[in-house]
Amino acid sequence: MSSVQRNEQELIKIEKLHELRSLGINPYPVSFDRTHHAAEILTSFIDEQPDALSSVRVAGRIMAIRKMGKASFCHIQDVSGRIQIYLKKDDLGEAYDLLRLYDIGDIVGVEGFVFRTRMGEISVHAREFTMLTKSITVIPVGKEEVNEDGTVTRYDAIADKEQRYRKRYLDLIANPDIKETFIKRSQIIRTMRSFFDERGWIEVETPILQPIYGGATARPFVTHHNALDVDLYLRIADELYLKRLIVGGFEGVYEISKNFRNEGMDKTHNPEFTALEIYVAYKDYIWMMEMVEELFNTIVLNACGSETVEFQGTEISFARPFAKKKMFDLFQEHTGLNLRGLSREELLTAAKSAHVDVDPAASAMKILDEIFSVKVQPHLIQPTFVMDYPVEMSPLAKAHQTEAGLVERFELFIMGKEVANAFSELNDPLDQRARLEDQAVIRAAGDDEAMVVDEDFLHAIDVGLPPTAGLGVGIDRLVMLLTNNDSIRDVLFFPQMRPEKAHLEGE
RNA sequence: GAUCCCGUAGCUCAGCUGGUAGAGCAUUUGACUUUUAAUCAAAGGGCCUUGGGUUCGAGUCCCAACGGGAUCACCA
Repeated sequence: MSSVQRNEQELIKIEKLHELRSLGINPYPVSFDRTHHAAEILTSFIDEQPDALSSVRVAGRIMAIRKMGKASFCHIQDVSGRIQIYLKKDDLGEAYDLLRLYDIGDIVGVEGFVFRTRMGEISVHAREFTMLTKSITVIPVGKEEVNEDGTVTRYDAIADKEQRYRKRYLDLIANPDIKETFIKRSQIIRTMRSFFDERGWIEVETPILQPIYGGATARPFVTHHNALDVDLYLRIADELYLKRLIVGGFEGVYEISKNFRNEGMDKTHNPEFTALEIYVAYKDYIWMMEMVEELFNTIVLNACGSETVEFQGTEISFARPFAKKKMFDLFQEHTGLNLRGLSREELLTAAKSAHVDVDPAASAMKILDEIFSVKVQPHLIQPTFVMDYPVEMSPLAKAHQTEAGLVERFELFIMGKEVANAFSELNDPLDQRARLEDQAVIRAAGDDEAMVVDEDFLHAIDVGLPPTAGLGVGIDRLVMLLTNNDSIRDVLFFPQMRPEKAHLEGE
């Protein structure tokens, strides 16, 4: 019946499963009443008052078994950590012999009293133990050694990145420390939500399947709707929809959005990723900058418990205020050149003199971008707002109040990476139309990442978008920074992987 | 897309200039009633990623494919 090839160890486990059943034991009962997590017991046990924990019920996965004849020790792992269980034949009688049907990887429930062993480990002395789930596969569990300083050394745990990403459930079992990252990720997002909710801005949901994609420059994923017989795009951003809601009269909306971009994958790019976007009416980018400072400061305090964070050996301070620099001042500072208002040809010359390699056919915008990323970006280690971008780089941002050719836009850089992008939103309908039509020209010239004209969006802007400040934050990159992970794959439970080749049977 | 590295037992890894496949953990059996990377004794477990080639002989050398990693390029 089964087409799965079982190895020797799996066959033995299945045999044990059958034996449990034949003894009238259900290896998959429906529930277990638990009173304590492992960590609760470890922190609340007091040697002078053992009676306070004279009957506890714990549950978890068996991670180690040490049999010593008529007494045994095992470690079980629950969401909070590990705790040792002591099983003694004198106390368990016949049931003790069932232990031979229990293996590393099985999930068990234990009732007993808490005590401290001769070696000093707080443990549960079992009066009962119950199979809650018999595992029939071998899980790659590395042995653990608790060092004197309390750190844990793990031996031979699953290390192959491919397996860790493809079978994250095994990774979580064998390397439980990584749960920290994902718990922090959740705290970061929760902090954002409550920060916005407290200010009366509302969380909304906008389409993931979009007939026209927009709001960013990127290649989309295409899919097809059968009933309508039309192609739809997975969103690359939700910006244009959120602005429509501001047009409609909401004064603060945000969305934590899964976006999809059909581009390369590397340490900082996954085809699907999470972004926050928020739009607040009657505000501008200067106001937004202060809001971002406060938001990030709050997030870091909540998720990390401190205003400073260590990332790959560098201390990052989120103490307010953050540095604020104008883009062209930064060019001046790091290249010695004034690039303001230069033509494409002049920028090419400037790039050459700054020893930045650029494609000779690149647009002025791309040359500036290249010089910036090579000469400036690596210096932006501590949180730094970069302000006032050239208009060509920002087709959805409002023209600067006083600086011709610039827009009211900032990006926040940390550790040389962009983590936030914001502007005073462009709400001049004629200007917006002209800018998107410029994009269409660039697109027609072969740049398939330039924006597509979305007539309905333009119509919404015609109707009237109030003065509005908008912000986008790359959640994954922020989580990387705050959890000291240098690969996006380590902050996603299930990073995109090439599908494994199907087995060749039947061909 | 380019370059380099990797793919051997359930896991972590050895395997030299080609000569019938190794260890630790895990598993099985036995001993052991406070151990903790438990210990001690014995045993079982392999399509060496796949497909070609060179060779009397390939885990090992060559080519290709597949999967992964790293760096670079592209991309916010």
